Amino acid sequence: MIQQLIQHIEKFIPVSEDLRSRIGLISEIKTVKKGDFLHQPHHVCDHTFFIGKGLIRIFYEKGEKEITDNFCAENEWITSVYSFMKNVPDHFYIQALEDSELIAININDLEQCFTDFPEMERFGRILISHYFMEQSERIISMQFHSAKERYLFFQNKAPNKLLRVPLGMLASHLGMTQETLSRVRAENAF
Amino acid sequence: MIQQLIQHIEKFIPVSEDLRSRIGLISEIKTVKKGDFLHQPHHVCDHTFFIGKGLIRIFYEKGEKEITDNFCAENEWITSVYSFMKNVPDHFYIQALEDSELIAININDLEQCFTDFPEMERFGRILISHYFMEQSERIISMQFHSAKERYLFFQNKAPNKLLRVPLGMLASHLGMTQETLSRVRAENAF
DNA sequence: CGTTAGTTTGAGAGGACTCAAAGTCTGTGG
DNA sequence: CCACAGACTTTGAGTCCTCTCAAACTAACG
Repeated sequence: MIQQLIQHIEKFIPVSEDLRSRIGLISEIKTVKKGDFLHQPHHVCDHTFFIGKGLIRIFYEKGEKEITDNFCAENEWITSVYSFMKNVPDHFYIQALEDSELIAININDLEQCFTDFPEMERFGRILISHYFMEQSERIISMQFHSAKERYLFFQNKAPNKLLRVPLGMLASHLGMTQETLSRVRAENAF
Repeated sequence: MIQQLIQHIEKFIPVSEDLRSRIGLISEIKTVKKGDFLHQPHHVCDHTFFIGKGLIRIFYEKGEKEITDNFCAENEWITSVYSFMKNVPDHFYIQALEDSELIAININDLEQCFTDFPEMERFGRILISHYFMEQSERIISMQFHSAKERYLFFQNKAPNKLLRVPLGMLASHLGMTQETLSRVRAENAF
């Protein structure tokens, strides 16, 4: 799976032998089962996870309800960014929705890697910029768009996740109730 | 104003003499009047702007309406990120809401600076991470929150901008109509 | 001081919510 | 391999928040 990670990184920067071996050194392979947690509230999230296989979500609790902030699948990264960057506890959960295979990288190891390999710092910058742009799109999709439009946006943006995530979680991600999403799907079925 | 920019950067990384002079070299001081545009649709946004003084917004058109994506004031950065990063035209406008003083930095100059000064690349990474986290908060504030709650979030997050931006623009930023925002303010006045 | 942009107020309509209940799927144990 | 429990999804009815459309009011600028 390290090879998969290297290939992913090589889409953005060239990876020297030295860097490759460093990445191998700080990568910790992790296998989790459906339902397992990678991070829980009141802890510092000191790892970032590269998903080799499977599906992960990050969510938080609002009152009685769980709100799914995001879903991440193969070749994507997930972490609780604020906690990870600021080294403080937070209120998110990170949970596997399928049996998954991950690479976990510790924040300190990563920062040392950034320091020793400026090209890796560049990769970090480009990657976070990428996620920033994705978020911008998502914000636009949320403004002045109906439940149906938001669903179609997700369908278009992440067709590979559409049928893998439970309806209730998707609904909360899209900012609507399960009932509303169910009705949207029903009327859209033809 | 360069000094102000350097101080801003020094909050994140140490700035050597060399880097300082490079920043001076690639900084272009720009004065704009209320209403002036810094970027328009169908152009590539090849500059990022550091705001020394004033207030800027970025917006797009949806049908007949203008939707303000964001407001930026003193010591903040604004650019059309997607266009800037990908070197493609986009559909955003960047416009001054007050007479403003800016520092414009060209994308190519910035990238060269990143290459020559890895600590500057680090600054770029940290800065974009910062904006990423801000966006995350904003997304959460948009999910399952009423018009009033979204207004209070903005009030709390950006009290310095609250009274400087026209009501209609703020309303669109918050994802509600002007009428709704006006009513929220009316009922909140006590 | 008139013109225009910006804001407030009012009335009615509609989308999405809540609460409630029925129906369907999934997985575990017998 | 079947049956049942629990989780998940669908459907229904009624309500409310925010929207739209319209018009009056206010502030800003030349």
